[in-house]
Amino acid sequence: MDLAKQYNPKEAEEGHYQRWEESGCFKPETNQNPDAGKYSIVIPPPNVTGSLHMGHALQHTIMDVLTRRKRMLGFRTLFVPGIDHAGISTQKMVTDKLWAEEQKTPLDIGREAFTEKVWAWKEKYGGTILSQIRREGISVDWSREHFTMDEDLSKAVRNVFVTLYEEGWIYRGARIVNWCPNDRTVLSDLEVEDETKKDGKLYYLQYPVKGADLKLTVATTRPETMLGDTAVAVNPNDERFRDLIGKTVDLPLTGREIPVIADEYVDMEFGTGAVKITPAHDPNDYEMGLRHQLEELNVMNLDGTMNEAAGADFDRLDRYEARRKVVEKFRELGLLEKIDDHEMVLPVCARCKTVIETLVSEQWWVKMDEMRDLALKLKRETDYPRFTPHNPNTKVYTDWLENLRDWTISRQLWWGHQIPAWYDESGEVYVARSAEEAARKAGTDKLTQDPDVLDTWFSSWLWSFSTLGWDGETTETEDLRRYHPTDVLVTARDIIFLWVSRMVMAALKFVGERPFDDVYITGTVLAKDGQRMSKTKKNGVDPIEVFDKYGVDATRITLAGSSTGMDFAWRDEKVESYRNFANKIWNATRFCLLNSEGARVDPKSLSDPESIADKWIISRLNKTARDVNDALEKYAFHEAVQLLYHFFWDDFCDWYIELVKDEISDGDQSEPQAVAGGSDPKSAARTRIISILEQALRLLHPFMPYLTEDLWQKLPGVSSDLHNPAYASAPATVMLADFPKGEEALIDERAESEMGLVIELITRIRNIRAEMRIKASEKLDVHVSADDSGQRIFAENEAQILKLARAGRLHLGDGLNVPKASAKGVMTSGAEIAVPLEGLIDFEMERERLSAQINNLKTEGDKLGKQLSNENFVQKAPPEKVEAVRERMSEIETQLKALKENLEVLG
RNA sequence: GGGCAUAUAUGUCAAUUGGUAGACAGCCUCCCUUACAAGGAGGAAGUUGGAGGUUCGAGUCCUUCUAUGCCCACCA
Repeated sequence: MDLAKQYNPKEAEEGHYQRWEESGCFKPETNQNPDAGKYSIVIPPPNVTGSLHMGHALQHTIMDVLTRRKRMLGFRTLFVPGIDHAGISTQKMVTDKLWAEEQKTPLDIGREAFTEKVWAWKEKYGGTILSQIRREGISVDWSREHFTMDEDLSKAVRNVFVTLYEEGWIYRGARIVNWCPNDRTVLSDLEVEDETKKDGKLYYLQYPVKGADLKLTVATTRPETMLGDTAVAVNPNDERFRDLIGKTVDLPLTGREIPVIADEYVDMEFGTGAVKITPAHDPNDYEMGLRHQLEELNVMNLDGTMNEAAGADFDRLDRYEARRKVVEKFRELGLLEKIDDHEMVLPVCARCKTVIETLVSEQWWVKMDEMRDLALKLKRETDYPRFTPHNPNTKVYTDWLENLRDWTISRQLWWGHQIPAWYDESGEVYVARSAEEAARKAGTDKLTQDPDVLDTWFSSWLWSFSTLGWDGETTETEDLRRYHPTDVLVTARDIIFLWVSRMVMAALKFVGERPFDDVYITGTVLAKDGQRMSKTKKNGVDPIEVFDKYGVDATRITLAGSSTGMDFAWRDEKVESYRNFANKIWNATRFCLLNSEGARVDPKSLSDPESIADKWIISRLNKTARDVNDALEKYAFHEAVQLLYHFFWDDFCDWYIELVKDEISDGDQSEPQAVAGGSDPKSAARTRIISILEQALRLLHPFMPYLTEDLWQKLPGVSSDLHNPAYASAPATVMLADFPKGEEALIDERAESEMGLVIELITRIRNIRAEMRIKASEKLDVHVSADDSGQRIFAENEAQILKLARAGRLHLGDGLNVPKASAKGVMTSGAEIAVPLEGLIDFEMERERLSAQINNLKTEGDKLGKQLSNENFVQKAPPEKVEAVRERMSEIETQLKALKENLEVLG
């Protein structure tokens, strides 16, 4: 089999995803073991309007790594995909499109026609993100794909609504709310963001005091709201205004008179110490209005213009127009005291960034008390959910729950789950699961359904169980029983409140169990400049472009390797280096395949090592496997990636392949005999290396699914025999191969330390060669003085040492007998190396080399010497630490002694 | 205004319960050695943001300062 010299990601990705999907590998049913443990994850449903960004790619990679590993370990694994209908975003997108194409508004075409258009849009474009997700290679079960507006999920939503209503947790009421004049809907507190406005103004307006030649000055950032003022408040402890409390002021421009009231809330230090009170348009004023029974005078329309209550001069004027006009009129009346610059923070709509208004409006609410208490109790008693990283997420979650307020769930939109509430002609409300049920309850079918829809999160908070078949009527399904609670939720920090905490509450309330065991919160992928990626800054990195340039596998392992829970800046160089890693894997496989005649993958060959090198690489393999598993169990993705990278590149490629190259290469000596079973030494060695490679591919597979599958399929002798027993009957694929756990019996510390000596010797000789500027073609004579065991080890590996150090001869003994013109080195063990360099040596260079080494060792020795001469250290530190320092100290002394002698010989 | 996080080699980031600071990229030297130049061999580079403290020992724990970032909050 011929492999190209270079790895080509596109070709390596070709076809595999389709094959996996078609052969059913993504479905849990592919697991034939009735006693298998389960592992399940539900994907955080991306918005149907969305397109893939790096945050998705990161989360999806993490989830897929976890899922693929567990699947290979033999768990019955379910990874559920789906998308969210994203009420506001989607409605806006279709509204814009409607205007662009037909110059019509939703109102022009009506609710039914509009929602039809949204569905049509969804069918056409909603698949964009799904196809992008496929490209990522994630092993989700597409046969269980869900959409939050699917009929069964909608049914779940209606049932939850009705249940909460009947239990008294859902109510309808007029309260102060956040209103987006652009989207023309109410927003929950979590959908409002802050935006700092540096050029804000603080206007000082004067209100004449009734029956006195006095003016009371109030400061405001929103002068237009004065049209809705129903009081002025001062602090009761404020001496300046004591006499005014209880008096009234003339509210300019309106002809109304409003009282001066006293309230502790007023900050005496800010502004003038007197505050205009607009209960209908400010949350604090609203509260104060309730305390003092003030009238709530609504002066605004829902589109951000003033209404007739604002007075004829202002009716239908845009709010900012009205602001200018109010200020102008105050100026004309001589009642405008001054305008100060005032940096301020404005609340804006999280979606469209329009400055929101607060106004009093009739909405549906959920009282969260019971569910919050359920969640908090679980947190207190069992520290659930367990967040990774623990800090600060745990505290953020708990603090938020403790201060939880009622949730506004109605939205003035057409796209979403219409609220299952109907009104009769007298305005009486009937909450029901269907129009028929409402009619029965009302005793009439002359009912009108509430036009509003529910907050998008009112469907996504059911996601962990609604996707498994729970719809409120059917509350027990095979999938629920098997896969709920899910194992881990992987998501970004910004939806801990919006989604994570609400999922906990919903699952506890409706299913009576946790929605997931662990929560892994990923860091944020920042742009190259360390800033947040954003469309306006145009500093975003498109995952699809990265896939195209470097391949999906390189991108995935880059993301996993960067995932420590901290935020991290995106660097193309990083992917590039993992692309190079992919190329390394490709070429290592290419090498093995070029020398694979007579060999076939056989895991049993790994329990049958021949040489120290074999024992060593098998030990390294098993240790790596063990540590990778440990790392992934604790969500230490970067650690797992580092382990695999170094095992594959350093241990396997740089050392093992080089060590056994001659043994397995086609050469003049022993041709592999074409006997079955590969019993001749060459075939055995080939079988061994290809089997080690095969194990490595399995370990890498969760991170680099395409490349590993592509190469695995090319190995001789792969079949479903290599699968985890749970998948014995499935078509051969590395994704069902048994994931190596690392066998303790094959971890051989002695082989590792012996091989360590060989590696050190080779490295020292190479070092001498490089520093003495000896040409690569120059064969060296190497003399080594070592103890008996050292001599034995070096003798056993003589061929490899000669080859890798490019030496002609290796002289082993217990002493050195070499000419003065030699370059020398001392190993950690004290073994000495000498390379005679008659005619090649530069004595000055050699002196410098030895002196540098002496200096380094001296510095370290001085440090340790100090430590050892410290009574306190020797007495108080753990004995093994003291012993370790002593050992190192004696190594240093031995080496120093030898190096100094060598230096003296040079004169 | 509160709360939290981060500051480590030129850059991006690691460092298990305190125990001689690591990786990748970049940089320097040499090498197109038939798996791979997207490579190989060797090398240089850090008072771990500043200042104190605890300890035999501090990147790691405590105090404080500085810088940056995130979250929460009603300051008109």
